[in-house]
Amino acid sequence: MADSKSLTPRAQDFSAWYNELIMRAELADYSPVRGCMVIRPNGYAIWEQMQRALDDAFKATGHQNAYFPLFIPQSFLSKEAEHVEGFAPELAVVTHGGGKELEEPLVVRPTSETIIYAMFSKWIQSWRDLPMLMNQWANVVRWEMRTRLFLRTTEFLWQEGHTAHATEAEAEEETLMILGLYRRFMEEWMAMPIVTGPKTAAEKFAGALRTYSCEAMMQDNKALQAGTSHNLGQNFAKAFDVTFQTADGGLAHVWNTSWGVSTRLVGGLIMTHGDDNGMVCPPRLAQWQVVIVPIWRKDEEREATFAAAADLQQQLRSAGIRVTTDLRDMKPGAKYYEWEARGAPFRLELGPRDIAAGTAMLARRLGGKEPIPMEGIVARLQDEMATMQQALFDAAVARREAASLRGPKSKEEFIAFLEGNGGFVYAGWCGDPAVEAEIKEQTKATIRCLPDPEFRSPVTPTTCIWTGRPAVAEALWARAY
RNA sequence: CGGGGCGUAGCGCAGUCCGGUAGCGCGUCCGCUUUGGGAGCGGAAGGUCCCGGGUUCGAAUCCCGGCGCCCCGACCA
Repeated sequence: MADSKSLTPRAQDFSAWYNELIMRAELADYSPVRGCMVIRPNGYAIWEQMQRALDDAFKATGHQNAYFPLFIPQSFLSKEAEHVEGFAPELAVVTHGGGKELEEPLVVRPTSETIIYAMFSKWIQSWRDLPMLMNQWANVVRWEMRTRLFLRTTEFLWQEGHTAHATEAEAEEETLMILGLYRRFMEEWMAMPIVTGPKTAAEKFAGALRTYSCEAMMQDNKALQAGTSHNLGQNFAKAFDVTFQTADGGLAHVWNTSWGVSTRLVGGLIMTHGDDNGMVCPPRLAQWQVVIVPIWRKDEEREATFAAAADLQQQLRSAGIRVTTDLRDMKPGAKYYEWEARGAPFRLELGPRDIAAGTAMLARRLGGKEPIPMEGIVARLQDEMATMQQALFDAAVARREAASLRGPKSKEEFIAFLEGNGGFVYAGWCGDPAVEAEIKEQTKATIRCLPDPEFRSPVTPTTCIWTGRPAVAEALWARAY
């Protein structure tokens, strides 16, 4: 750290800034177990807000929560060839239990397709049982070689949705519906703009027919895969014999989907909005949207300001604003710095002068401080929150567009852009996986997705940026987390 | 698994070259004074110097052997 009071500036060392911010805001801490993290109350509160919003959205679209076991028989993983190949290197395997070696090792779930579809095969008999729409909130384990707080840890928290449908079209519709749901959540709650679209074969989920992803750009111009939605086709249905009797008396395999977002989103939130003073949390996800800081000099003032603060808190709380009052015996300035580092959107300072004037001093996390009248303060704060939520989103979109290159004229320009400050490059691709691999090898950039129509460039590229051959799609290239 | 760095108080470090029984800053606790942007003074607590062995009258320091962590590369939400 530059000194004990300020964070390393983003421009100087983005990675150090990120780690220091997490420690300063007390979002998480390193655990005694390599590669694992402890999510501290301040960080977990953000995850809980995310969970609530997403869970409501899943329920509103007909999904139910369930819980499947942490341990999966090792043989289950092997049933889908591509799936096992994709996950084998990062599995944690339990070989002993109760002091004895197990007859069959148990895998600690890296994801739950296998055990869930094994159960689906019991529960689904008829077309009347479809669609089956389920979600679970769980922890998963993937033995990563290199980890980073929130972004990649050996154990992480997520939700995984799993559905079964009668037709391929219904499965595709579900996959895309969830992609849209994720997009709305990321834009409207996280104020984090994303680009959606299908992954290439090389980047898709092991075992999926197609993977669609949400790609966000962080402040260091690197891409973050923020969520994925998979159309699994009938791959798992065939491996786990998930069949149903059709309306016309036939027998068919179901069509599955799976989709997930994880605690990685907290990392995305930090790297989208955080500044050199610390965390910046969008009001809709903030644990405390407003923090009241009472100010006093003498004991009499102390009592008066505490009473006024209690009244104010009650008023805001009953209006549905998440508010807390910082009564600790510290210098007010110290409290300001602390709440700013934690990302609290708004602070209301309340002292004798304010009380006498019938005002409170409003300080915005994004900057600016002014007295506002107590009269109508609820409406004023709600308005301020909406403004901030929108301002964060607009700023993130502007930052992303400023760091995006559409239609590079040449391979050289393409490479130079990626090797400079980086960002998103939109360019034509011939569809050859070998070219994709070669570009990754040379530039460390991967195809994040083939952007959906609304994210594509006004001028459609006709040739591949690398080979000059006819382009099959416009691809979004970037270096990624 | 390769390359580099590091293990000393809760955190950050000095002390190691040249052996003499452990210190600084921040934080923590108590008291008084303070409190509108990171308070001041006084007092106090807190250490298997990563582990094991060896050399020595004596080891944080020297020797041998382990272990762990961080950073950079190969896998990934």
